[in-house]
Amino acid sequence: MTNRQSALGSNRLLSLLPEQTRPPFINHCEVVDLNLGDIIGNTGDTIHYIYFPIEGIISWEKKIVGSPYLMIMLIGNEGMLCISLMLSVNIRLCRAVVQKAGFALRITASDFTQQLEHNVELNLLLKRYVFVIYNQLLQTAACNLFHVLEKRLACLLLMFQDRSQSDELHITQELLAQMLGVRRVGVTKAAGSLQRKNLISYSRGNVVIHDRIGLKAASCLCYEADKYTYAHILDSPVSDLRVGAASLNNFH
Amino acid sequence: MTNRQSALGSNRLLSLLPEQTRPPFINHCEVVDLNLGDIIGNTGDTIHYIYFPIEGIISWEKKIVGSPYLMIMLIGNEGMLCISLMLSVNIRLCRAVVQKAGFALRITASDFTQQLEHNVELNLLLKRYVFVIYNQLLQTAACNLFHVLEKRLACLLLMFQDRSQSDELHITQELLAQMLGVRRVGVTKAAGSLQRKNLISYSRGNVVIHDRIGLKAASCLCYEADKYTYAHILDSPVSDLRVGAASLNNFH
DNA sequence: TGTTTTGTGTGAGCTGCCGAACAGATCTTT
DNA sequence: AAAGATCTGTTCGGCAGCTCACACAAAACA
Repeated sequence: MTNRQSALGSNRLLSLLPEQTRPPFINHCEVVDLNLGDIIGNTGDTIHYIYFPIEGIISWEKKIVGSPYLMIMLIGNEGMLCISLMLSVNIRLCRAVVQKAGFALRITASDFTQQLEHNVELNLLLKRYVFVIYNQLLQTAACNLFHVLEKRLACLLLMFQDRSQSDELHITQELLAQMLGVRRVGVTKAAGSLQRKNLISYSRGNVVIHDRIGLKAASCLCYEADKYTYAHILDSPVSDLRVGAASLNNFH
Repeated sequence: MTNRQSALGSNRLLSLLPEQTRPPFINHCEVVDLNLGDIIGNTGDTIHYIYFPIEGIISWEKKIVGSPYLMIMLIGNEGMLCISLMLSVNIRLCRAVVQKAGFALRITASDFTQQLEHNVELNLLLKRYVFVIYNQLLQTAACNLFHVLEKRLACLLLMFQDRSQSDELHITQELLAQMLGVRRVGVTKAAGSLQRKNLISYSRGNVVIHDRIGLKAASCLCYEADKYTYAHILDSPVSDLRVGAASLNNFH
């Protein structure tokens, strides 16, 4: 609990708020546990709470007819959940599942909406975040079509690590396969290949990343592209709306 | 020109605005031609104008490193271009290309922003539209991964037809291939299969849709899912923010 | 301790799409 | 009418990922 208290406000997104506007917002939040496997909500559900992870990872999962759930995005302490509310729609876009235990700040939908109206910087910041997510969705849509499994797997592992703050990831091949939308055997093959290159090693649900640089080289550039957009859109001062036009051009 | 004048305001999205708030907005718009092949803008460009197509089709195209452009979405008179501005970011998310000639209403970015502030209904409506687009992106991301070419092609043809208001589509297999992110031969095969089923016929850039019902059956359900979301989120009264929670659940 | 569950590693055959190259048909231009 | 450009159809080898089936090892449970 002391751990939790000290970590309050360590959500990267909220930490980008100007110092004076942060406490008023956080005062409306409470801290909740994220337990592995918890389903925060399903597609179509009404949104009651908005989550800002501090530790742990939540995934978005989209289900389409005739196919299994597919992971679309990983949300860690760099982001937030329930962006629908930023569009004034309180319906969940897709299922949200806790993929790594931890805890998060959460605020009720009505408090959130109220805060958005009063806090211009918060509004602007979170709209930018939605923009970044948008861009990542486009990237993912193309990535899913063009990139081979091994590169996508490397990409996913890097994203998972970023949000884990650890070199050791607790995740089975079965789960990775579900996330990537492929068979488990495919992951076994791809992961075996990465292991033979001494980039990772794993056994029974424990993946250890040995060579992050090498893993980046083995991944598709979608990982870098996503990080780049995040950095260039979100890490610029909130007061400076206009970002250089070249920002998104570097990853053509 | 008389055609253009009479068609003013026939953008489906804008027609959802309450009658009294529509003219003030449209007065800030001008009519521009959309010429086949025109590139409205590239990724990363600053956005100067927002477009509301009346006739014709504009596509979003995402480029990722090492792969050709991929079509992400088709925008006709049911939608708008430059949703970035709804997120207070005036940077283009991706390239926009005119795929079918026509004309559109357009408004300058600054006028648009101003209107958004003053016109609550407009703001709410367009945020909902962004929500719908969001959902379609998720659908597309999964569709690209799971669905075979023939179904995706059928889906694309249906979407193209909806935005063409005609059974005869002017589009080559080469272009369809680019949109779908596959090679031209793949389209030839898939299109040949659809033709043998008497669903379509084509020759030298003219595709004719004979059996729309059959084509739907041959397509992936992504087409229906997208239409469903649009209808249920956008066609409900603007004043009624809350849409039944089941809305998005029917297409699991 | 043995038994069950869970996670990982193989194999063989199949399908869908890729790569590259070429042939035929229709439209446009001269 | 001839030459060129554009669009469509076909072929052959190759590879990534799927389907199905089975083997094995480490952990959990009895």
